[in-house]
Amino acid sequence: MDGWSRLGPLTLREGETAQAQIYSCLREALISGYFRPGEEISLRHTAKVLGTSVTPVREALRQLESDGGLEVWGGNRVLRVPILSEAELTDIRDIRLNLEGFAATLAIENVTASQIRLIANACAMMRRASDEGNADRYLESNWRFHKLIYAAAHRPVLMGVIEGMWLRVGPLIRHAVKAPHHLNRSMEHHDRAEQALRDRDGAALREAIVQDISDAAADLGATLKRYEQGG
Amino acid sequence: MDGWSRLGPLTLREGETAQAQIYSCLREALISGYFRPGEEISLRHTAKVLGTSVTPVREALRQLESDGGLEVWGGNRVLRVPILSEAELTDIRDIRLNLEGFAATLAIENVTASQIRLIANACAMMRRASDEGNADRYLESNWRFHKLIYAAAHRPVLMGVIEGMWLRVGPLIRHAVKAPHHLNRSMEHHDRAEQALRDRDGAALREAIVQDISDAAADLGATLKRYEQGG
DNA sequence: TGGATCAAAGTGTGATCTCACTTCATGCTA
DNA sequence: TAGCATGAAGTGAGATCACACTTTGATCCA
Repeated sequence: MDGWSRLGPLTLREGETAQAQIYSCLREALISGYFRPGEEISLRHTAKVLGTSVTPVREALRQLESDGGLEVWGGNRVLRVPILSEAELTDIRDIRLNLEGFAATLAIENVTASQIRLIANACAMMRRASDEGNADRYLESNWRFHKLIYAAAHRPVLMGVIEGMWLRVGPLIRHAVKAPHHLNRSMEHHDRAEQALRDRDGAALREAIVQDISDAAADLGATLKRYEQGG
Repeated sequence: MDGWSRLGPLTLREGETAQAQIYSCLREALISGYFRPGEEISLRHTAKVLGTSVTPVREALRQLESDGGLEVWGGNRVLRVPILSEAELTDIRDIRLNLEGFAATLAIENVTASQIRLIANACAMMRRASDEGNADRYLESNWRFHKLIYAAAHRPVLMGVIEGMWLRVGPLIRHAVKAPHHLNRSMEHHDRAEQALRDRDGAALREAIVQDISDAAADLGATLKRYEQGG
């Protein structure tokens, strides 16, 4: 199963350009890990699946390339989902540690009770998905959980940069959750984060986020090694 | 004088797409502050000035929009150089404090003697430009000075994110350097940064960078206020 | 003089076409 | 059989065109 099978023809909403819809559609798919690292993305193929011409697809893909969500590959300049190197992975990890930790600190100062409820809901859904072993739902609610916390910081630019980092690691995460005990350890961090939010304890929230990112990065690194050996 | 007068027809280097050259050309122009905040960028006009068709220009501009270097404006969806809000400015400032401070810390661990020489050269050129009141040369060497330091961290992704932040504040900086004593205070920070590099003192380098960013952000905020009042 | 109207010019968007290039599989030759 | 040539299919890049829309400015009327 490749990423395309989850994508249908685009029903173009008016008042929004086709290019923008294609962009956000593919971006979300990448963050959610619908595409494997190394998977090739062809202009004409994408246009056919989405039911548009090649022009808006090109612009959307170019944007994703600019974001680091895609990379040009062989001499044919074909676009593919990047296969991260170990160095890039620690590069991204450290950026995430800085920015998501900072966002967590800001979030504590601004988060409302209703936002905490929404975050708790996402955490509960994540736990259910973890118990059921439903990777799709787990990844989706994991992303929502983190996104809701950072959104409470009210920093649009910061949020954009953080999303950009998730865009890069998204294709790997789907494989990393298969690592032994990944889900259990991850859920511990999430539970502690949720508790820190209730306690309005900024330092504790930051620490939980930092631990979550660090552990996930370790599993991602192991996943990467398997990939390099042709997994 | 608008940004176009500094741009000539593009002499297309082969082996590189027109789109990529237009992108990096305009990106550099934005970082260097050649375009004023609010200045409109038209597809056909840009294509005419650069001597290409509209297609590669569109992709380049779309990429810049994605980076936050341009924004869609009125109902006509025309692109223009963003006019930052005060909130966005502090948003960007705090990201810079986190990431550029972190990059400075990493740089100390890796920087070589020859790199320090290059950085010192940039600093010297900056001082000369400051004395002469040559804004163009000052901005150019300021950007090179910082870029050389961060490059020593050997973190490509981090470098890309930092560049993205400079891209957003670039159009403002040219106006901010006119603030009273901006150049003097800024050069003090740069001198301290250079000394910290020689001493291999990571904490001192980070502190100098942080102070530089904080002071610059204050002047940028004041510049912004003048702008909002129709300066 | 003030306001509405209408046409011209300018804008981005998207589809289509050509071109140069790469890739890959087939078949031929040595 | 091994290696090479060849051609078809697929790739992205860029130019051009038609379209819908907004902006602008001149003109005309009240």
